[in-house]
Amino acid sequence: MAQKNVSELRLKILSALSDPIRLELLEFLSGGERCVCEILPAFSRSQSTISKHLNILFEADILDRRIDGKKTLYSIKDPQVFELVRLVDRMALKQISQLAEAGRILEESLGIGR
Amino acid sequence: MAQKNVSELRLKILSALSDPIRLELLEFLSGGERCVCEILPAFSRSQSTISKHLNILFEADILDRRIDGKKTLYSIKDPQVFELVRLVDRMALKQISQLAEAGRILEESLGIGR
DNA sequence: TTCTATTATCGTCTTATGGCGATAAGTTTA
DNA sequence: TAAACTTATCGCCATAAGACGATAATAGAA
Repeated sequence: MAQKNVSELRLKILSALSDPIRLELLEFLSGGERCVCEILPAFSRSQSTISKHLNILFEADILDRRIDGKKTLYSIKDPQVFELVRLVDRMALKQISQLAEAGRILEESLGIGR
Repeated sequence: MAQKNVSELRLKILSALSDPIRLELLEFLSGGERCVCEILPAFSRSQSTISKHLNILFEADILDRRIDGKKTLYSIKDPQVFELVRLVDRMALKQISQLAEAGRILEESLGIGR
């Protein structure tokens, strides 16, 4: 409805993922479908805050949502999101190892004895 | 220095990518190393704005930077970033086709003659 | 129906982000 | 050295985003 082209959706997905709490929510839901009442105690944020974050992930089509009685159940809609996160992690790890390598070389150039 | 663990770097990378101009900058630089003076005319933003965006991508270790005379040349440091963007695009396309499919079914249920 | 449980939404506040013009800093040219 | 170029940074403003408590909405229990 609101969004149409790939660029907008792409941006919406990436924006949804650029928040630490929402990344944690994904990890939490990797264990399977959970109701909000199960999610809440795992996060040190207010109910309204968590609800909003869940909705952002839902709007980005990353999460699915269904209502069962008085509970709302959230689950991963597109598991490809984990490939994405893993790919980002690989990039991050590469950066860390490069830093470590640079440190090793610097150390060496300063002499092994310190 | 400032950042240490994977979570922080991961977030920094994703945040860097959650902006339309920065995504365009990546596409632009996919053609190879470019100086800021070449980048500027391709974007309808002020020089200070572009400079800031380039720096955000640099800080996220996505871009490389080198100075040559009075010019600063930017280039893609980690080409894996394109795999990432392509993966997001695939997710976005999936969403679009699902929407189209839903529309088709709805149309059908309303009768072909309209 | 009334009470409780669960979750979404509203209003508000604070902070972060993006945008710009002006200025600074560094480099080459004159 | 002065002038011109190129790019980064600063200060400021407007808007977006995140957080929270309060309230609304809905479903099941009493």
